[in-house]
Amino acid sequence: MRKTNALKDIIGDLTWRGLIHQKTDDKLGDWLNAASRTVYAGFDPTADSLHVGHLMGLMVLRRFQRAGHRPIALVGGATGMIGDPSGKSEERNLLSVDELRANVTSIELQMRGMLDFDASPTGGVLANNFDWMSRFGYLDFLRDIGKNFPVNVMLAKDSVKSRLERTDTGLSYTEFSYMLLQAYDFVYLSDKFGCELQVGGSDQWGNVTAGIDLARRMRSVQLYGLTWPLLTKSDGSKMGKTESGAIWLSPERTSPYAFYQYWINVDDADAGKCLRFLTELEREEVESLDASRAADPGKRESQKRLAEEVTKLIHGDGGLSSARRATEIFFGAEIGDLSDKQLAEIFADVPSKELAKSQLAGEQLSIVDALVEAGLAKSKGDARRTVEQGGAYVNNRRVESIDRKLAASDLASETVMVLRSGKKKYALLRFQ
RNA sequence: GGGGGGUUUCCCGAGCGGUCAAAGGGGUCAGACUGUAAAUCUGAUGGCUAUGCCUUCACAGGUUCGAAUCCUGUACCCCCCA
Repeated sequence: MRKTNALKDIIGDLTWRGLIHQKTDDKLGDWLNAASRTVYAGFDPTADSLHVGHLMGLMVLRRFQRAGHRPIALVGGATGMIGDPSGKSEERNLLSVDELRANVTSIELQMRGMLDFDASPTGGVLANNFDWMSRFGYLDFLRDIGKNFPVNVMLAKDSVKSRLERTDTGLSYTEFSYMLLQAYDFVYLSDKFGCELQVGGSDQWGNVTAGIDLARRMRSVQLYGLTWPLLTKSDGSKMGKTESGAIWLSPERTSPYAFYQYWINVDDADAGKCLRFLTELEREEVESLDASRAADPGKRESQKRLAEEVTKLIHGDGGLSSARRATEIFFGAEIGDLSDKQLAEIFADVPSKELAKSQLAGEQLSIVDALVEAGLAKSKGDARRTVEQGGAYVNNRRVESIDRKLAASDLASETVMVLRSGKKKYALLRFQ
């Protein structure tokens, strides 16, 4: 246990932020303030990128690190093969070993952006439980680990109980065993790194306490646990999901612009929580934003600050500035005098369609056909309606007539034209 | 086994043999307002080579100048009596 004089009151910080859902010990604050501790959180590698749902865990680890503790980010290469039944309504599809390996590699890369994994006393550790679990024989596991798990206790866990109550899906033996793996992870990390605290979302409580019980039985050591509340929206749905899917941390899956926009559009009712949970703003600033939001919600200072902070953290200054530039263009005036490259960057998420350059000659390409080609209208009738109702735009300038023809002079850059239907539905036409 | 009811455009649901691409609501899309919000208001909502033409009212046939509407058969659903 290292002594550091730079310890900050992490529990106090988490408390005012509302990040403490349950803790195993009321004295956790004193314990953490007494010495630098090692703390771990687990992440399931179900995809090749982390998403907003993982942000909570990463931020909590980051807060611990900044408060003078050592974080371990555990990537569940082994547990990911099984699937955690907690908080899931049905049996999960199993991923292949290759998929998992690839996922773990790219996830680790993303984590490096948020935590320091240097050699300092508080330098984080990246662990993959596949490294130790894959070498465990089934018989050994049953004798050493399984022996310590009373089934009646396991059955009483909420995660298991809720699944057993459902007659339609049930719970496989495989998923039932998940808890044992995660419990052993904690014991292993305690042995190897002196890790004494596991943190996780509130749905992880059962798994966390399972690890604590196991450590007590196997090693007679006292470990601790802490959970944070799940990040949900005021309407009860999950934060970080849109109609088109999850918001990812990788710029390939969710562009910095789309990422930034997601936070800009957060509901007033959710903004305070997001600021507390997902940014490192000081209490004073968060509270002054609360006040601003109450007094003048139209200014949306909270959302702007939130989007700024989170985008900068994930995509860096460069990502933030390109997101801002794209925002200006998307909601700004006429588009023109740009290069293909600039347009490609700004409209990274926007679907595009290639057409022959010869179509621009003469007056042959009508706005109606162009909208259909670009996928902004599902039929010509639909396109015609959009134009007639004033909802069609070329390079952000409204199309006034149904007879509008497109020509080379309408190109916004060398080869690209920007079409828009409605307020923010864009599509590009590339003329090759 | 007997009797009755149903199946309509994305969804719910109204449809008198011609005036039905089919009321109304929801949803969706566009516009106004606005905070890139919510609420509200307005318009649109099968397709097209477009004052007309084509496809659509479970499916297949039939009656009729003319059918979503009538008749026959088929499939599926619901209710009642055995």
